[in-house]
Amino acid sequence: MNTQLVDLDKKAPISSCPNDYHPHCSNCRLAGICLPFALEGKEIDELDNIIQRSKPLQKGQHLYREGDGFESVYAVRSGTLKAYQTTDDGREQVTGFYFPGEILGMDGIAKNSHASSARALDTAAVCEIPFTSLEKLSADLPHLQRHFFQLMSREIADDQQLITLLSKSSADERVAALLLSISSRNARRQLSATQFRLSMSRVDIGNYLGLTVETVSRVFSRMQKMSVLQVENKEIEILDLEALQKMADLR
Amino acid sequence: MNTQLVDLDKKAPISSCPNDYHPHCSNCRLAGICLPFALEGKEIDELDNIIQRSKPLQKGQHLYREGDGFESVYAVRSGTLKAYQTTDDGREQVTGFYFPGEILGMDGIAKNSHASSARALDTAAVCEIPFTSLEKLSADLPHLQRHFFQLMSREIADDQQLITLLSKSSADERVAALLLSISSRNARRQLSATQFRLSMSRVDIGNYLGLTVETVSRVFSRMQKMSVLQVENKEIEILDLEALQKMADLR
DNA sequence: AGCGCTTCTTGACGCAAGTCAAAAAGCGTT
DNA sequence: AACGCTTTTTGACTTGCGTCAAGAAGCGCT
Repeated sequence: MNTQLVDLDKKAPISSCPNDYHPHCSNCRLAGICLPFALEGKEIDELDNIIQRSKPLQKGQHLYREGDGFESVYAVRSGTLKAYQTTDDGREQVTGFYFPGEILGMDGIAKNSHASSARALDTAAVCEIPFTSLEKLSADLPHLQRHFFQLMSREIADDQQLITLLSKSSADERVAALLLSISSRNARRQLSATQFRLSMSRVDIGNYLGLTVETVSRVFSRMQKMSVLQVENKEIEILDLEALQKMADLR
Repeated sequence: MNTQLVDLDKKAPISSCPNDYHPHCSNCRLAGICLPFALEGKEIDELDNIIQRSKPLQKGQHLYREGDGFESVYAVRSGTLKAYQTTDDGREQVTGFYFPGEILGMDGIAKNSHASSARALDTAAVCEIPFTSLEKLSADLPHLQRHFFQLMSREIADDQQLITLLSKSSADERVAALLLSISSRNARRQLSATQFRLSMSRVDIGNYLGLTVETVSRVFSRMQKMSVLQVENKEIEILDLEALQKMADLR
């Protein structure tokens, strides 16, 4: 298990979360989209009490591994993580990317052990939320229970979107859909919807979308040639959002 | 909305559930795998109180449609249902098949409207579980809350399995995996793991697995020729379970 | 600045699964 | 049992993406 720098909690301010001089859910700029959403005053304090913040991860480091005992779910505070499974012939399937304000680890509840592994794509900070505490608190705070049900439901709906994508779409459509997903998740956090840095490699993208690296690369080149995108290494600029939406053709 | 024969509840016995002379969760033979799992005596009564059983569906009939307001989740009592989404160019993506004892509709919680449609593949009976009641009851019954979290988590984990399947596997592997999934879900209900009738069409199977009908048909033929399966229309017999597992090659 | 390693791009070629087409089998209806 | 409709099967052909290969670019390390 990962415990490297204990007691960052409540002492050192986390630089990547500039407003959290004294980290607390109530002054985290992600509160509006993260777990505290729909809670107020005293309730947020109660939630904050069960949250542990001692988990800064280096790039490549694991938050948990498939098969690990399930104890907590995690909220991303900064950075990006990917979740993936390994098939027994050694191939890897990326099942999701997680950005700040998003929750991961919920797939471990069913069997009380993690169904996937999660690793940091860059330096990442997470809030650990012990699940038994969350359960207890949920029983007392109807809004929290409701919101957590909603978060799990969203994960299901997102996975189903991906299923449709993998099942029905061409390489172009898949890449377009991923870019649009990242774009809208950025917008949710008040970041640019048209200009961003991909924290994941082409390999990860291909893996997530069920494509090879080569195909992903070719799609990027093609979209660049059509001036839909400006690709410069990991920096992406969406030049023609409408065209991209048309390509992705999502409901 | 579907309300055709009101008040079957507590009066007419449902023939497909022979032990339910007086339908009640405590004497339903599916109790061990369905929602009541992990509840006892009085708790089961409380759950039973919120459940509505007035929903027998004809083949082809919808339980709910994408975009419908979300009010309840449903437990399958008999028959089979499929969940699917429609892309805006009119194509359909089957996202899951649901057998007796399984819960569907949980993808509607997030947005308070159903993210997919559900229709019966044969005559099917379901128990309707109003979600607000379930939420309230969950706050009082820790075991119920826990179990419902687990059910949602299982749905996530299952979807991720499907994602891996769609992303990495050949047509043979996909079909093998589906057959094994059906097989083990049958076993869970004390039915034969090697002999069963497919309630879904080849089109639905292909749709679910991201394949065309033709490919599905060819795979069945091929597996029959290899004497892994005995296929007679919708009746399937698994002749060589090990070979099938090897083909599916799931973790 | 130079080295080694990893990631990314581009091209040539092959194959698994899609498409098109047509026949056969199943099934409900009268 | 004859009809029409849907589902399933099988064959021939096409194609998008995977595979293989080689070079280019990026990046951390000394």
